[in-house]
Amino acid sequence: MGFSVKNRHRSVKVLRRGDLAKLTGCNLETIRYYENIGVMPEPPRTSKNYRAYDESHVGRLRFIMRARELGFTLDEVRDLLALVDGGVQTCGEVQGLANSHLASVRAKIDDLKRIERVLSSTVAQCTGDDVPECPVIDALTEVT
Amino acid sequence: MGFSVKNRHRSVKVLRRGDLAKLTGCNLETIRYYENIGVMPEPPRTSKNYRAYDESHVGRLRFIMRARELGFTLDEVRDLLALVDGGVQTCGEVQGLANSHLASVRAKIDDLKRIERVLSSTVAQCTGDDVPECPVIDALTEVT
DNA sequence: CCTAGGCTCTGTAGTTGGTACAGGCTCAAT
DNA sequence: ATTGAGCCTGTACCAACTACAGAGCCTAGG
Repeated sequence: MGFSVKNRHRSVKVLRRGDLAKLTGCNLETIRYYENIGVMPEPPRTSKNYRAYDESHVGRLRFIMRARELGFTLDEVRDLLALVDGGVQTCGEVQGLANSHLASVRAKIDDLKRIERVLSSTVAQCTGDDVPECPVIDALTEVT
Repeated sequence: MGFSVKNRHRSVKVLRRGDLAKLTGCNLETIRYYENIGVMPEPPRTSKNYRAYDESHVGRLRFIMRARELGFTLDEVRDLLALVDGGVQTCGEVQGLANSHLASVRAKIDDLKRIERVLSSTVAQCTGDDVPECPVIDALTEVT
């Protein structure tokens, strides 16, 4: 994985895009996408125009992927990264972002639970028979 | 709202797209979109090429909107409508669709709950102070 | 009668978060 | 020398809408 490039006196391990993808489990194309939208930095290029990543990029991509797993939007990820990169990030600022995201996660859960309640109570009334009368259709057709 | 068109011997109330939008609360453009993707039927046109809806379209659009509110995808809506339109729909068939949708709603709830747990327990460790150490950032940066 | 504004029509582009090609280079191994 | 893998770019596609431009039509007010 990766290849070495002579850099004056030492040999530096360089990661190509495919290496980064394998190391992180991220889709190959997604890496380029993240670069395009500015959440991954533009890496240096080799003489043949290949992206040359290093360990710092692995860390950055893992950060992004973890935040995405926690449901942060890419906009929110950008905000988090800006705080981290700014070097002036405070726990309070990050807490603010995380809390507002938490609120939206909770709102989504509530929405889905409401849907689940309606749907499960309606389906529970189904006979499941080969008859055309169906409580689910009735609920959707209802003239309220 | 609407306008009348002389139709041989009686006058028929015709709804324009804007009327349908107001009656159902659906966005104007969404109606055209639903027509394009085939969940709303192509309505008859007036001589001036305006869409001419009637009460049946109001019912159809409300059905779609209710199904969407219950989180059915438009593909699932299409299936439901095909069953209803087919006239041979049985309660069992509809129940099948609703149940599989219910399963995916429950899966989404579980996902979000997991996210909520991780996020809230992490945020709970924040001091909220003006210090750079932050449990949220640590969790995202963690070298596992 | 004329004009302004409001409605409608069409096609097309933007949104979010990616994914997947096509067509062309480069590189290592056979 | 050639094959295959990997990389490069731009672009198109997915859901489910939303929005806008540019044109046509219709009605009410002056």
